[in-house]
Amino acid sequence: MLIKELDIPEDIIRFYEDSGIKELYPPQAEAVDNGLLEGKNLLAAIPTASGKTLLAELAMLKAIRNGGKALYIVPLRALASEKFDRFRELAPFGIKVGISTGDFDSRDEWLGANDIIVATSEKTDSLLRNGTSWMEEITTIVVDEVHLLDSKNRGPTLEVTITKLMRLNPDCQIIALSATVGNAREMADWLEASLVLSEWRPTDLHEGVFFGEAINFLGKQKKIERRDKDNATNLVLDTISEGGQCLVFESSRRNCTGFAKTSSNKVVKLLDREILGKLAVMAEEVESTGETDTAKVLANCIRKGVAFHHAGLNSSHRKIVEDGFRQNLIKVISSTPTLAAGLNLPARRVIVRNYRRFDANFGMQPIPVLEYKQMAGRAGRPHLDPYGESVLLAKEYAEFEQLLENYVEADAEDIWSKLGTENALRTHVLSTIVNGFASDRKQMMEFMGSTFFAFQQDTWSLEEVIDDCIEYLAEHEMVVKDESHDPISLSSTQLGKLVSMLYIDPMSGAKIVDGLKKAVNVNDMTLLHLVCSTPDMRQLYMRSADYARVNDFVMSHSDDFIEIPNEFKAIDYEWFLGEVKTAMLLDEWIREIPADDITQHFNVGEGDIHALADTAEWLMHATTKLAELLKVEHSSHAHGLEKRIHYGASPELMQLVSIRGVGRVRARKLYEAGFVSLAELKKAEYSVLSKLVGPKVAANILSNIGVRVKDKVGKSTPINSNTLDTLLDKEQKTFSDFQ
DNA sequence: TTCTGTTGACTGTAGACAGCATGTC
DNA sequence: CTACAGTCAACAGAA
Repeated sequence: MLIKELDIPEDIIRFYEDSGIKELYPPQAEAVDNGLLEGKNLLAAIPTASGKTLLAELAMLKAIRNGGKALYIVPLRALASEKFDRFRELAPFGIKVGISTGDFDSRDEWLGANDIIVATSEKTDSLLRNGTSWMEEITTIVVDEVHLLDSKNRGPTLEVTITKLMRLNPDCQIIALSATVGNAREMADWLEASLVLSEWRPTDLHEGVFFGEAINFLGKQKKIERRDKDNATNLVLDTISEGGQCLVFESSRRNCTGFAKTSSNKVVKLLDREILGKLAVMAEEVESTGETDTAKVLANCIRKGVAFHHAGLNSSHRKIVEDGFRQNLIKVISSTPTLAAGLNLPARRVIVRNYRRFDANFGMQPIPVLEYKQMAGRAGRPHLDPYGESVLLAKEYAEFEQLLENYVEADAEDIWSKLGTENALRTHVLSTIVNGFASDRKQMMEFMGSTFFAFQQDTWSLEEVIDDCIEYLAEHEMVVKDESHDPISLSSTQLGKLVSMLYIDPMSGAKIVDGLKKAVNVNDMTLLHLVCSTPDMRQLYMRSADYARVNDFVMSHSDDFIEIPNEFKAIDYEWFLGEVKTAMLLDEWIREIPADDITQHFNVGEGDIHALADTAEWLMHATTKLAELLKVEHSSHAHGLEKRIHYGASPELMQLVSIRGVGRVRARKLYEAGFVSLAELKKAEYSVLSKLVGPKVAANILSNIGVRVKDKVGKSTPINSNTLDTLLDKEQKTFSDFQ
């Protein structure tokens, strides 16, 4: 099917043809045949890179031309900005695009004034909770990666959000995009959508298992030269010799860095001088952004053409690794599942070095087929690689046969709704009441009766769980139920409304409220621990070496905690210690302990510190608001901590740190040099600042606090005025980007 | 003596969404 | 409460 045959406006056809797209891929054509452009609901269960985005685009453009508005829901922030950037290329058609995620709102006067809005599923839910008016104007909803419905943590939110949207806009077109899964038909039926099911890919994918010196594909073998005792390394070397890149998936961070280290010593021998030179530059960049051990190790690996990638890396390191791989300078990334979904980073060959992963409940477990298929699907860069290969490794013949059968030849599992537990439902039962989707028990059951869970499984068990949730919410004064009515009427309290809007688990809300009421003498640690004790906070794991240290801390700070569980209740106490350990990390963070030290004290990466601080800041914000509502005195204390967690700094730096371009480290330098406030800083000489933080940063800081830099520069140390101009230009640009 | 391989005890285990108001090193 | 892989030290046997 050709683009020009489609029932879409001329200019749009020309746009695609100009960008080299003349013909639709088979699954796309099938979608069109199924009424994609006539507003019909559609579920496309097709591989990544088989043109899902274009499919969604066509439908959105068509709808917008007819006066519609589209919402594009994604599971990850990174994906949201990727799509946002892509859709902004549609600007020539007068299409306005907005983005809304937890850490990034586009500065459009009103998000709803856009034609396409990209948002994460949680953000969408949050927008719904806050009664965003334009939600009712949405005519086309695209749900990317719907198979995430199966995820224990985040599936329920996606499910309820879709249900709410369908309820709100019954005539709305829904386009759901999914990986190939077992029960795609069932999901399509729930969505009242037609189904496009296909394994078609623009680049061939060969899946195989390595055993006995060769990759065994279905029906053929490929011998791999043995240059090292490690098979995965041999596979990597083979790929590079053939001019490809490799993605290696590992089960733990340690293995990740371990493989990068050992394999890099072999890889380096295959690289020429030119590449090594560029890699060295990249390595230096890594080292300049931190003196942590991981930075050094990563830099050393990158010098040899290999990198590792996991959530412990800080964001700049992650970006360097991703970009370096895209530029084909880094030949191998050894990664945890961070790269399995999400980011678009394909490679010639994917090696699944470890198909088992640790689960706290069941020990080492083989990963689901769906997950394997997602990793394998990363193999083969469209239009760049002749084909893609994915390889599992077997140690024995029995294992080899098993892997072939259970992964290569297997079909992905069915998707099962995870909505049916109290933990998953609590927050959604509350928001359903707050938002008026249900004002009595019967309506609640009706609403929940239209979820995928109810579609898929018996509803009687669901009703029981919902009643438990209502009971919990009533007990904690978030919901009032009036049993004199039939059906029992449900309404929300001020507390319930606030908890719903803050987007925290009602259990977190209850814990914080309870803690605030009980707390007697409150200091930083008290509130930090309170926040760390909520289910929304991911606590640190206690390692054997931690017990003594954390326990000592508890003993010497026993007055700081609102409640200390009995030491003989081993499980409770163990949990408590984990919470305290987490609070201790945050405490070091806000006391300006260098990030390098924190990573060592707690055996975490820089990325973990930021992730924890991010969550803590959000929960501390909730604490501030809850304290305000309760009219207890700790609200301003919590507010202060919220800011300190944001910047990771002491109270006396708050003024300096609010200046753009000044973080915890620079603020401390300025403070120690006597510039303790904004007023002091305004009086500062450029030359002095320049010595302190470097010429560029100094100029940047001065311009950011409204001091005319050029005057000051003119008088003191001459600085290349070109540098300064470009600097200021750049500043202007980044600023207007967000206007 | 030095190198290499085996055994057994011990240890540690992936990721990432949300509020609010603007910008780390 | 589960189970595995990687690491390290101690030691035996080969070179």
